[in-house]
Amino acid sequence: MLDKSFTPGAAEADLYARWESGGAFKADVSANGHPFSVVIPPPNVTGSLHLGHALNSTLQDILVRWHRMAGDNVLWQPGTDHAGIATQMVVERALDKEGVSRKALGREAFVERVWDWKRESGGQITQQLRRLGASPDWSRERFTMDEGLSRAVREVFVSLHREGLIYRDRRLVNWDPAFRSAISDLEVENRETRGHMWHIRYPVEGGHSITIATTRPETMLGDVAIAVHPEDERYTALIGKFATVPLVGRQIPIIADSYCDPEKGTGAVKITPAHDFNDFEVGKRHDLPQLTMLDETACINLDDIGADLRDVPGVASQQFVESLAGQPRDAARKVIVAELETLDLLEKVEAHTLQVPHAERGGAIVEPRLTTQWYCDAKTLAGPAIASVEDGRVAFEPKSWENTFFAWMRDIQPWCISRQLWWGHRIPAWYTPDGTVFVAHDEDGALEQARAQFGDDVTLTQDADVLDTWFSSALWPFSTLGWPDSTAELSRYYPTSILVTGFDIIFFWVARMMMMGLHFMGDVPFRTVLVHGLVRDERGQKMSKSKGNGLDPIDLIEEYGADALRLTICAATGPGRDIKLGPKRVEEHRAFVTKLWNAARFCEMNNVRPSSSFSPDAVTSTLGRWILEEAAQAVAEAERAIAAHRFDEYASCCYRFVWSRFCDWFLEFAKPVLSAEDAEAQEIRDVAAHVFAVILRLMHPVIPFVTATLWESFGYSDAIDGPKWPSLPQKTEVGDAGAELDWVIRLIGEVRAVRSEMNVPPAQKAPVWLRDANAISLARATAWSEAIGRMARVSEIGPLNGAAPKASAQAVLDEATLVLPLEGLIDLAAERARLEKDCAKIEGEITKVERKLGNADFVARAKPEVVEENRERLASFSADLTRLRAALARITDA
RNA sequence: GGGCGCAUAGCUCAGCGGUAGAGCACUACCUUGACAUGGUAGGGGUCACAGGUUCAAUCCCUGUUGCGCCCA
Repeated sequence: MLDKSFTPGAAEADLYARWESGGAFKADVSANGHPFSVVIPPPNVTGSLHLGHALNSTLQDILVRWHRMAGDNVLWQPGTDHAGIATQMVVERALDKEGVSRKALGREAFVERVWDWKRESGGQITQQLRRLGASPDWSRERFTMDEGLSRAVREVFVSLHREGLIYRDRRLVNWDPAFRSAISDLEVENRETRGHMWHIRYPVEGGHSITIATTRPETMLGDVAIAVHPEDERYTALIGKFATVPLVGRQIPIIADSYCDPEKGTGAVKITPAHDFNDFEVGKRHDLPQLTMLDETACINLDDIGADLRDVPGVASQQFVESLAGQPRDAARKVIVAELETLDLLEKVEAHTLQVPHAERGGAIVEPRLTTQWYCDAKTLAGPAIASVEDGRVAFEPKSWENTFFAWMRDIQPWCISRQLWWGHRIPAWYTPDGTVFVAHDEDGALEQARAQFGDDVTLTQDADVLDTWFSSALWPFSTLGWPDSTAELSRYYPTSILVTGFDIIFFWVARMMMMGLHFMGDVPFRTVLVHGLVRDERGQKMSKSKGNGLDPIDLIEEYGADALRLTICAATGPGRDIKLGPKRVEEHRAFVTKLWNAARFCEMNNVRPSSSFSPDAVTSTLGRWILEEAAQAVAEAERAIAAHRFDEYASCCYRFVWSRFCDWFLEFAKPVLSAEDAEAQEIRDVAAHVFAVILRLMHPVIPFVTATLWESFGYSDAIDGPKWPSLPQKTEVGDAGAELDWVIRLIGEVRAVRSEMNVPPAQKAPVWLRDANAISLARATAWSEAIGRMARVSEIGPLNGAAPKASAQAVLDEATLVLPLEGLIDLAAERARLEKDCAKIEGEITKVERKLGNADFVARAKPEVVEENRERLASFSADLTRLRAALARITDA
């Protein structure tokens, strides 16, 4: 016996444990079936589940469970990535608490600590995904630092290096001075910041001066030129002359470069190639030196500039600049500005809003820094990836994301892949003491190369850096399948079927997987990229820790159940649209789970049981055939919706069928039948059991827990998640079942509406007489009189014999007029008003249709079926109006 | 500055060249034998604005306004 209500907590834990241990999610590479494979976008190993993951995973799980039920050979590949910076941060922070520094511990011991941490607390998110009900093949779980995946990384690095697609280069990178590492352009977040524009006067030879405007006065220590626009007449005379850098005393040229914007600031800018990306380019065009004046922690460093410091009275002081050594950039700025002011070289300071680059992780202000790093030739790799989208081998959904992808890919910059961290894949490059580099799979390989060149006593040191985490993630769709070995998994599951992801990682990840997949596998990594939106709070605000509006999916699961959360997400997911989510939403959808539960209880207490001998094709009852037909339509719609990735439509078609058809009408109609013990009752019980099974299977992909619980409780013979998506019953002679039930439903609706509008107390039953009804209607009324009586509070239904009682309410149903004698219960004036309102409404419709049909152009040029449809509507409205007017006349006569 | 998206009932969203929908909220009534996490009925929309195309525009096109996002 089912409990009074569903308690998700206990059911979820128990079911999930059984699913997992029973191997329900396991992929069988040798099994039959069309392959359907999905790799999870690997979450960060330090992460915990947020609603974005919940959305992403729910969508994948719906697809994956549906394909399993459809009999496909499904692999959902789970795992996590090693998140170089984030993980190193977490462990370093823990070490800090112990008072141990990373440096003191040493590299090897530190990495050991990270592994310890990973074993103990990493991958919390994989447990949380289980709470959500996600069904990947956990037995194949991978981690980007696994031996296998690390081998893939080395293989790719060595190959690309050999092909000249990985190389070392000295250029500006985005440098995180807190982590002392290069970071990706994509990990830089430009934040609008209120700052200042300092106008600084630089003396120019011949007693002139030029005033530049800068937002970063401290970088003047590295100035190597002043640039003006070639057509800026204010400065034409100064071009080619030399200016003196205040404080420093360096003589720098005034150059012309169209990069300068005459409208901005003073139109003259200082050029500091080692500290600004634009200046770097200007410097290259004009062959200027690159002077670094900040160290790896963004403190003043004089190594490059110490030698040419000069004293210039009233302008520059060697001693002053030397006093800055070791000062943090912001402190140095204050001192420098103060000094300029003292020297009267600071012309003015304006408030100015600017974009300041911050590290996405950690939040430090990013410093452009001149270093030697490893780069990947993304431009070359991007070509085939772009082509694969152009020719449709990869499809983005919604399609508009292709533009974003193209825009970025066509302007892709060299990808800096080295990171100055300890946690990650160490770069397989070794150096001789003189700096010659050898790239190989391992040290022996490098040594072999080195010996060939330098002789036997050469010593090698491995590159200290590790690779960008995304470098290994880029290999995920094939490294997880065993590459570089040629495995059965690769040939069966690559390319994967679909990648489900948020748009925020199209650049980070999707693009890179495509580049690597095409290069190493010779084929795209996935056929479809399904891009979903962001989860926002109820008011549409982005969820964030700082705003405190974040919701923890685990809390929602505990309060409402995983099914309720999943259903909420599913119902809210239109194509590519952000979804707004709050506890109220989840509560709404829990109501559906409850409704389903209660329908099950009702079936159970009416002896609805699975029957092995039941065949839907043999059903003869109208009610049975009707609900089977409705079920078939619902299944077909749901299938279409899931196949088209219309999760919202999938949910709404389930809702409609379960709630508005099965519960509201089928079960209600079935009530009297079920209490009997005859053959018809048995058929309806069997139909109910069958249709309920269809419902459970139909919705299993989205609400797996409650459906599986009910499935077991009813004792259906095979497994709910077996390869058996509900098949459509053979299109039998539905006959008039649809029309008949439709008529009964409309009749009940009319009677209910009239009674409600006339304020007839529900307890007061009344007869319904059919005026002008044809034989079919009368037969239907007789056949369904019990249900009509119960559901519409009707005491008796039949043809109208003789004249209707004066005090009657009336309504029109097709050819018939329903007459409800309500002596003493209704106010005739109110009934007249009601009928008049109905008339007016129909007259309005008639006017519109008549106007349309009266338009010669319409009749001549509109599609014939549209014209015909309007003629039919006119006829139908006119007939209804005639009957309504007659009804009105009858009660007005008196 | 460049690009993209959105604007439909009080709210959240479907829809779509011909008849505007759902859920929630609201109002009234109902403890009818699965369910008050429920049932029944009802009110509520110049489909942002202005032009254009068309026999016909909420839908297609152009522009405007407002909101959001991405890139520089």
